[in-house]
Amino acid sequence: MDYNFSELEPRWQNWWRGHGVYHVDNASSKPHYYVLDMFPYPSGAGLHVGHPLGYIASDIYARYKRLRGYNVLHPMGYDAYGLPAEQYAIQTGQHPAVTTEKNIARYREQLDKIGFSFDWDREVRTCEPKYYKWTQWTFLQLFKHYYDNNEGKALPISTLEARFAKQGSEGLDAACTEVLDFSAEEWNAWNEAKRQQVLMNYRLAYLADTYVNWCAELGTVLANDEVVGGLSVRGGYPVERKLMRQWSLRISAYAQRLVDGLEQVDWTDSLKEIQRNWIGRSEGAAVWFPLDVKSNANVLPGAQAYMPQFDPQPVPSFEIFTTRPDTIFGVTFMVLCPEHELIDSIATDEQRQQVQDYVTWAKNRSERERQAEVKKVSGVFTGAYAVNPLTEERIPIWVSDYVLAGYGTGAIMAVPAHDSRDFAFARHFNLPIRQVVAVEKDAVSDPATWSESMDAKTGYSVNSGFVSGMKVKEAMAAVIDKIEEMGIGHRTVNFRLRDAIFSRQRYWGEPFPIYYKTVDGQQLAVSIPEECLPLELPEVSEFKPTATGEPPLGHATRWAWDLNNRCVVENSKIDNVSVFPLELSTMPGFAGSSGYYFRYMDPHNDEAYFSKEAVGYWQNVDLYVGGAEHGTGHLIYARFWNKFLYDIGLAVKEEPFQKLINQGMIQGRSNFVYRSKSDNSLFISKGLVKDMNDVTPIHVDINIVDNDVLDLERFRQWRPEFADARFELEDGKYVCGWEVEKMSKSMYNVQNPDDLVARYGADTLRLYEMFLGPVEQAKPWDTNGIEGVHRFLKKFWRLFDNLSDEPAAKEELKVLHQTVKKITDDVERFSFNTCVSTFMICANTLTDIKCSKREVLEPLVVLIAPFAPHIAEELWHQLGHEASVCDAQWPVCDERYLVEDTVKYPVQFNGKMRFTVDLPAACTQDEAIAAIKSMPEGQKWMDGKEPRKVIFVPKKIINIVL
RNA sequence: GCUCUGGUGGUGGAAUGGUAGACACGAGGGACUUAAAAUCCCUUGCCCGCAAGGGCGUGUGGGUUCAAGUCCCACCCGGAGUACCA
Repeated sequence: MDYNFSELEPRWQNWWRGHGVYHVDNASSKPHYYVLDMFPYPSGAGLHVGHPLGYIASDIYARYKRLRGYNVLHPMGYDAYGLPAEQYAIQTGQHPAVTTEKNIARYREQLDKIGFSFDWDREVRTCEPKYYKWTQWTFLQLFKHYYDNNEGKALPISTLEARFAKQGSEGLDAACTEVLDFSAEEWNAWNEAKRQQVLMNYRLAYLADTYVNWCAELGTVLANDEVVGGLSVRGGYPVERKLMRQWSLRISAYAQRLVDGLEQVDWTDSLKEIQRNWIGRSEGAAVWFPLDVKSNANVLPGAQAYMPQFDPQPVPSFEIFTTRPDTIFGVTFMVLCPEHELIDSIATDEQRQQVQDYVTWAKNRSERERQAEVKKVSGVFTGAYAVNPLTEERIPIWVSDYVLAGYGTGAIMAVPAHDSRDFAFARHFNLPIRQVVAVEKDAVSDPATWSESMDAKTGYSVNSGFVSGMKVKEAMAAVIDKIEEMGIGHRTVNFRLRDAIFSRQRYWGEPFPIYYKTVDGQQLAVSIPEECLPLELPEVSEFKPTATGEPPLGHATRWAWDLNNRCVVENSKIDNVSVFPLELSTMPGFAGSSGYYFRYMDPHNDEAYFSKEAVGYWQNVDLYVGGAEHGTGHLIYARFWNKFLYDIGLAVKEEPFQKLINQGMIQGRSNFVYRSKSDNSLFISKGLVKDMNDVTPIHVDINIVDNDVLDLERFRQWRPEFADARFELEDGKYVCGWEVEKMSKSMYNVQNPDDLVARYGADTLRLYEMFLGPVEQAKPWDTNGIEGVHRFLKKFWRLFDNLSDEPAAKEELKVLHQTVKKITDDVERFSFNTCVSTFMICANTLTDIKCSKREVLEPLVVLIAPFAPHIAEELWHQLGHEASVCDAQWPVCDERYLVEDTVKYPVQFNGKMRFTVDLPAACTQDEAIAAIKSMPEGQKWMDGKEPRKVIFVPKKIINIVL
């Protein structure tokens, strides 16, 4: 009987479905294992062969773990909210829900054909109310908590209120937008509006005026990881900085824990590094620089607030952050960012106009312009001076946009000799440069002769007062000690990680469970009761922003909260007494995807996000498979989300994803035809093209090319303009050129898995995707090799033709057990490509020795089941089993069968391999040397000499040094 | 620029300090067949040689080692991330 994959694959898929083979229970006496694939966004284009790569790898591992006796959770669902469906809605009027539903159906159809072991009973979709109820719920918890730095965790806002009523802000160390200082009396005297405003300063989900990445084309703000090089990741539209009132998540409160947590997880170093860079922890010092009062007479009165510590003799001053406190003796100017609040008050009359012009110019510059012109130095002198607190020198204060408002304090001490940016600035404006660090204590040179600054954190301090002669590290510590002693600064840590902007001016996302109440002339954000969740997304007439520039939810006519009836009502009922307007923004894409792995544990729970029992059993994700492109987005947000849920007692593990494997990107392999430039209908086969300048390479659909040979007929039919194509052939064939490029429609190199499943079957596709190379490595997709894998399956199938129940010979069992050992080892280290090779070697050997013994073949069926589940299930049943092969037992390698009587030793002379010799396994070094000496080849290479040294590694190698 | 990766036949890749190129694809030759498909067998890193045999070979140059694709140092090239983060 032939291997009829197109018949047996759908048959077993149905059987699995009918028998609930992939249904997973939370209660089990078995050990648990959670395998997760990154949440897919169901795009309209469907799956191409790159998408299932990770799913196949995780499926193999999940099935393997199951065979080893684990209860394996392996779910799948959809990150269904997102921009593409909404953009499509704006263009066509088609409701995003409809598009999304259609795309999901297509995805599911494609996934089903590949034979994954997903438990579809646990499917979640972020756009479904029963799912986003818990996204909204988590948002409310964030809204109702603050981060206490002393406790190192999130605490309820009510704790904070109680504290304020009792002792004000005294002794509070909490993550906040702005450090506030008030007493209990003040707090108790404030009205509700003021108190709420203060509380907002501490909430983990908070509303604030922040500079955001505004994308006019998309009509929404974007998070930092959604912008690359000043352009939106989705669509590539320009992004500008804009001050807007937005919801943000105080992820920065968790920055240190996000760095620390990386130590506990089993991720690749490169991914951990991406996260560390993104979080950007740097140690240094915060130092207050007093203003030179004499030269800044106009700032005196109001400026005291900048330096409360200087009481009782207030000196106006401003705070800077530096990672190089040791270089403080080399400061020759100060720089403020254009947004700095001090600028207005310190600019002198002579400089005022210039400064204002510069600030205006800088603020209006788009983010893209600014980034594109990084090398271009710009700035202006304020006319004001600061005083170096250690040298009491007068230092000019400049404004420049190379200092960023969002990092540190938006002000720096410039040390041009030891910072490349300060160096460029100093050179451009002719400011002095002073060397304060040298490689050796006396290696001082004139900075005027330098071509670049000396940024290295090594060497010795020079020209630096009391730290001169110290090593850089010592000098850093000494300067900080001094500054702390003087009370003008302190050791501190800064993070690059910014709070995540959480509002999107879009329709297709989770609504915020927030309404706005006007109290004492102020709009206060108030949460709707948790029991009223989910707050469902309303219908709108249009998906575009409103005429007044409000987000699409502004079109909703029924989008107001009725406080008394606890429900959504018509906007016309808004009276600001008991009916209030609801928030018009929606949540971003990462809202729904940050905690989805929890929901899979308990997907139908309406009482809780997930039950204590469920999370107690599954704990966290043991293995997470997905792309490294989520390193700065999803993987940070999810870790933050998880840590917060841990703090409030829901999650039981601090880190959500214990082990993570990045699947490499599958690149496309494009094919080209070469059209003659002199004859527009003539196409020249690749080998006949003499000069590439005479021809135009044209992308040709890889589906009409086989092994780089063009199907001429299908090419003529492909597009009307090629109908009359003529060809110059080599050996009667048209050979195409090829190149590795991104897989994309426009390059006609997209390979869709359905075609391959139809042609070769799902098992072949699964094996081939693995055979291509290491999972984590990027590689081009090339269908050319798929035949070999398909041939292997046919060969494997044929082994069962003359199945025999006779006991297997020792040699046959050896083949089996070698295979068991190698496959087990390789699966454990996720080396699936070598597994496929091992199966091939095994099938080749068994075919050669004509082995068709049940004793050998039956365990092989189990071994291959994770890789090629359909053929395995079929053969398993042919072998007489009634239950699924999924619940078989993983074979165990019996080392007894692997014991060799003789070993083929490679013999090296001076480290060069010359010949091999068969020796008994128990052979000693002396016996081996004697044997070699007795061989003609041995004598030839010994050349009459005695070995000076012999390295004898039992069962490995013999090396004779002459 | 910085950080992380990777560099092995015509191609994808294998080799956890111990015979470099497993396993496949492709290519060439052959068997079976009226023919095709399917299947099977042989050859296939490069150079010298009829052969036996030998030399050279894992981006480049050094080093450690009895032994290096693998470890160390420097450099070159490709890919990814990030980008005025003080």
